[in-house]
Amino acid sequence: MARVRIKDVARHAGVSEKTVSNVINDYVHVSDRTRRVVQEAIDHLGYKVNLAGRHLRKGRTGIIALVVPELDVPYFAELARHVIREAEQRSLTVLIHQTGADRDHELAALAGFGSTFVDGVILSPLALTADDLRSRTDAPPTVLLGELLEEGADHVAIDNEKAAREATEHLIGLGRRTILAVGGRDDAGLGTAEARTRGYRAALAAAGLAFDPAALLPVPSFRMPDGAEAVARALDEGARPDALLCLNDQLALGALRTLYEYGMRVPEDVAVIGFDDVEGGRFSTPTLSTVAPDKAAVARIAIDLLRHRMDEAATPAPGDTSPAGVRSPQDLVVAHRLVLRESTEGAARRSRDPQDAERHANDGESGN
Amino acid sequence: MARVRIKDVARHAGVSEKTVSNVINDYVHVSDRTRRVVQEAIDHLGYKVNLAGRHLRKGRTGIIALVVPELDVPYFAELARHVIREAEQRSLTVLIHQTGADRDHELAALAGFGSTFVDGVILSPLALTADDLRSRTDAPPTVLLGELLEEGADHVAIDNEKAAREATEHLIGLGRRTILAVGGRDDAGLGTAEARTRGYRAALAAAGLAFDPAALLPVPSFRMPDGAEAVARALDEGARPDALLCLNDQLALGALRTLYEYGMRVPEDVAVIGFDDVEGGRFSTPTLSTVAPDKAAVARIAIDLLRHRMDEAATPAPGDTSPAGVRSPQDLVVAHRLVLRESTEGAARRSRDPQDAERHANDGESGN
DNA sequence: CAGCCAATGTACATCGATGTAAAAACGTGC
DNA sequence: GCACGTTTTTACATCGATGTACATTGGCTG
Repeated sequence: MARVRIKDVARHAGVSEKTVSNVINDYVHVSDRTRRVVQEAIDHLGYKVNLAGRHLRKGRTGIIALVVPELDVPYFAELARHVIREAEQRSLTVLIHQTGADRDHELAALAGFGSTFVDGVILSPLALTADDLRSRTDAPPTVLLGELLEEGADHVAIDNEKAAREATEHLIGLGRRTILAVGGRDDAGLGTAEARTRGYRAALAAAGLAFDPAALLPVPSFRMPDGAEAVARALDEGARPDALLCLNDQLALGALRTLYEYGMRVPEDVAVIGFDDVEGGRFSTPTLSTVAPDKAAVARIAIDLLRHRMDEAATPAPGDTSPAGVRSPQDLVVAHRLVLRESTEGAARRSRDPQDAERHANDGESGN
Repeated sequence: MARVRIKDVARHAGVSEKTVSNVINDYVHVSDRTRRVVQEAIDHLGYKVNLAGRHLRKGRTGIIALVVPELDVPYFAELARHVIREAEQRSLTVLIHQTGADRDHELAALAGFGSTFVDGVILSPLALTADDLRSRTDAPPTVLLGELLEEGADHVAIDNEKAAREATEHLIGLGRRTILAVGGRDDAGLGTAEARTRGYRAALAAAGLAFDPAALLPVPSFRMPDGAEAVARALDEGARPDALLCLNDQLALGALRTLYEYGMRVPEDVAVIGFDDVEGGRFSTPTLSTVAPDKAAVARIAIDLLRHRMDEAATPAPGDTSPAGVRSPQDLVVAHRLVLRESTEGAARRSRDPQDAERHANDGESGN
């Protein structure tokens, strides 16, 4: 039961502790015979590396933190899956933290959890301010996702403004004229919602459509209930939209439900489009058109950026205090594409896929 | 930039390293004046505890692992949220790991990730066998969720057999007679699916309905696409069910989509019920009846069980080798309840909620 | 076979925090 | 003012793995 240490393995194999360490770490200059003997001792005794010792010595843990507002928001869960996968390929372990959109939690994450056991942080901030970010000191290497708070940190996201503009133009192209932005908000500021709102307004302006501030439906959070409630409230107040630009798929799925309850057909009466391309939108009724970010790319790039910073941090700059060799903050844009499904295209377009068409013909037949 | 150590703080404050340590750890016998001086030095230098050192000395990390098959399965994401919350209240940090239902990954998790940096593991196994579990040696304290693989480990779950039986009885109570079990499988074995299948069969038997092996629709995984495909295949092969017992909500949501595409009305033609009560089922069209486990309770109990084991492990039993004082494996059952929504009850029942009723009347009017 | 280089292996110090044991400081009662 | 019991503080060893610097071995050249 007593824990097996390198010392025990060394004794058992009749070699020094360092040699055991060399075997474990795949050091080149170890003869095959020695390696074999040591390996047998390791297997025999059931030795496992003690991370505490290694960490203390190496100053690295191999653990990075992924910090998201809520794990049960599918977008973040799907993103987490990709991040974990990418990290694993680089022998990094991912510690997931959820902040509940709480500023204190996010600050703690920025500071490396008040201690020193994550080598880096991938943070999807919601409540942080640019000042928070700027005033952080000796924080671990950090990559921001989604919101670009300020220029001081590496950042990965899609071009939210352009994406929102394209989505809105798609709705306009369908002949829609009264388009509500669910989750939209005052477009000053650097957040994702603000950027998407800007794109929405840009598309309206380009099409010569008037912008009505009341068309922005603010929401407390980006989840289904909020989307459902916001749209219900707007309809109750007399709004008669012919399209909804929902700033994420959860809001859109909630909105679909409300439209159904109000007896409004999608997309005939109201076209709906979202952001994120979560799985739920591929199986909803109707299926949901959406802006699909390349999540795998977001994950991959975030990890790469982080690794670069981690390497920088590990190599004490030759000039010491001089910031030479430190790369300036990167701001990378990931591709997105419009995925058009029933909630804007209707059932007709689905005939592209023969199987779907067949099913749908069937559906049309008996679809009350 | 150089890291601040206790030594630096001690020098700055003019005391010994141990005194600084005492201050940090709220040791009682430190004079107020000393404490103040040390605290000032800490603040001044921006000292942060180095977990590596502490971990090495104390042998504990304060980190527990939550190991799930897939994070982007909403049930696990929602569960993770609760676990993280509960753990936080006990000053534990949660490391989430996803196994992709891969046996090797699950084994690695059981072994504490081949190293020693998690104090405990909460594992939701899918691919492990009882043998795997039995043969583990010096693994960290472990609590199993969902599947009871064998008696050797602590375990938390709902009474899956009973829950499935109740859900099936509900369907039978609606007058349904041809009930397919989506995700159902041969009911030998200890897995969740097996237990639910047993409950399904028990309910059929109790109602005097014949069991048709073809009514079990196996699925490769418990996700929406699998539910959609399994049901489509069954329908294509001529099955004409009047109800579906889906072994989780994801399968059910996928099934809803297929039924829609085949023009079958829910619940008029086919009633559908799932398990898990995920958010998506509260906003689907129709909304989804489901077996709702008390997820918060699962999380709370799992953490409590784990903490107990961790404490046991920390206190070297007085008798040393004797297993005295070690609690026998716990097998706890968490409450569940049937949540009935449109997919079995139809719209009528929803009239309990006036607002919903109104909306639905409206809906009936123009619902194509 | 001396001499040299490269390959291999070892002893020891070190990373940072904390437990142990004991010394120093302090206070109290006589 | 002294002995004694607390409280407060300190020096030092220790947790486990690994980097450094050096010792040893073996092979090969001339």
